Amino acid sequence: MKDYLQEKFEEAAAKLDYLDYSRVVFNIPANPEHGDYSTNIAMISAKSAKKNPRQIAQEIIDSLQLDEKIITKVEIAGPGFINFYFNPASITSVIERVFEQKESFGKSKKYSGKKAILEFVSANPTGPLTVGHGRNAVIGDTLSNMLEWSGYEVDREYYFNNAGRQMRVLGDSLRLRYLQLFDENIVFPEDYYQGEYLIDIAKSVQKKYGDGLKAESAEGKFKEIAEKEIFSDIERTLDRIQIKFKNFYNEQTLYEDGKIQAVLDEFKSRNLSYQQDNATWLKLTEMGQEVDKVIIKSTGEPTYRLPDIAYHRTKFDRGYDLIIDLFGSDHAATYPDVLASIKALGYDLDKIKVLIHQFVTILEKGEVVKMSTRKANFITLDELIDEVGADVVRYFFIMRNISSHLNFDIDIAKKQSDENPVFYLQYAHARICSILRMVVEQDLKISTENLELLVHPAEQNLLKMLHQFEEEVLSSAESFEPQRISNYLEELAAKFHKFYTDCRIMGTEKLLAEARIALAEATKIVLKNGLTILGLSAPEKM
RNA sequence: GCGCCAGUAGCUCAAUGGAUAGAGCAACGGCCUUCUAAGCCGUAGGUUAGAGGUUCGAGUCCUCUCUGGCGUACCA
Repeated sequence: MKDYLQEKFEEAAAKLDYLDYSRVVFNIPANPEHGDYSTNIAMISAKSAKKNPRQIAQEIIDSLQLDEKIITKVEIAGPGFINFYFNPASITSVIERVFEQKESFGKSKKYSGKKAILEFVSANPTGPLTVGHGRNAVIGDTLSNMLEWSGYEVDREYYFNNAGRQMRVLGDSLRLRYLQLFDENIVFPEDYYQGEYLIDIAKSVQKKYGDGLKAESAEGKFKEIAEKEIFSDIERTLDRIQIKFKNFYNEQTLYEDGKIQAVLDEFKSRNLSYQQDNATWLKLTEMGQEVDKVIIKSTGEPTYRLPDIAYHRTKFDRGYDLIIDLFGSDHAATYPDVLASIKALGYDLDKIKVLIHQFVTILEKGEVVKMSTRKANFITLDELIDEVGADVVRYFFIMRNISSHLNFDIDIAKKQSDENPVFYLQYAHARICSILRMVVEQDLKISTENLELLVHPAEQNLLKMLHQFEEEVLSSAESFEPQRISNYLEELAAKFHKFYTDCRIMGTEKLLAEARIALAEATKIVLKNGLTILGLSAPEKM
């Protein structure tokens, strides 16, 4: 529908010099009395054309060569809106397109041939993933799916820091937990990792090595084991919500292959770093930032900033067309330094897009639960999946705008999981499957022969929703807004449920019944495709 | 103090600068002898935190104020 209008306007723009095609936008009026699509281009053009908007609207309409079989009515309304009314019979063509493309319906080739990298989760292996990581994980994976549907080839990447103080403390925490198994009097410092999971790992170490590691240092075996065990736990959790990474990129390799040193050398040769108080500082103030920051501490150990810069540089060097970083607002302060540094090293920042999502606030028994991995008073993503299931977890985390805080009330999630909107979508899919099973029994078939019979308002509204799917997927991907997909699907499901109620199949005249079955089948395909983008299952029975 | 994000119905949230601000939950009232009632229909609920400004037109953009979250390290 929209493509048709765009095509016609492009032709008209060639004839009217003040009509700027790039500014033409169509939207679907909230009020159906204002047509199927409307545009405000006449009002926008009024100033530069120095004409009355309604007069411009009339000139535009006159130069559009519209097919009456497709568009039945065009009107000028209000201050200068142009409203278009589509022929109900022409709208049904979407069903045939859905049947041709099936599970590919909604995919775009707009960005095919382009490569993207999306870095997300990137939690350091110091403990199980928290609910906060869960939001990041689900947003990142869903965005990746959306970009893939837009034509991109997407590499999902997980970066983690495994060299440095934090990991040393982790290794030592495990060492002490291990020693406590032999001597209860060993003191466990308050600022060490308090979580139960380290006690579990300590026990498995004891099982495997007995007391053979009593003299082992924190930096060696213990750090290695802690990292390995915690990581396999993280991967298991991600797997439960259908998330798989292509790469796990670790900080250590940046040291091993000299990338850290290379960046350091380059800062030095470009005169972007200096020594002070026994530390190496980066001249961020010369790169437009507020203050200079330390990249190598007086202890000789780099701060996280340096490997972060070296890591980001690899993303540029690896030749991606689009680089996306996704992280929580607690890291919002770190990326400007990294970007400024990358730019100072001569890279073009146009390719990179940094997305920040706000925090998840956990409410339990009406109280806000403050969480910290160190203090181990967090709710793990695993526990959440146990409580409400993978589909609900995934849906919950993307149904809100990423820049809004997300309130997650554990009690409501448990108690009302049956009323979660995800079931509303899945129920629509299951209902259609049920209809299609019935169709076989009733000796009816799916037919696209008489689609013009679909003129009932409930049928027409559903058809229009199907039309919107492709552009919704594409524009959601382009604006990096996963929640728009869920909003769309809720609306699609609502239109289907209305159709189901108003337009029965059994007991209806055969030709109309078969056209309705075709509409139901097409809706099923679109729902399934949408659920697939969100990483949700599409059950055939509920 | 400074920076980023937010503030919309009782609650959780929608709304590419467009026409009368919409859903779900909660409340109340209807609809199953026919394809899944996890559904549909209806009632009620609003000064879009507040004050200015920009324009044909503002929940949306700009400025200020208030409230909340997150930052503001030689932690990551």
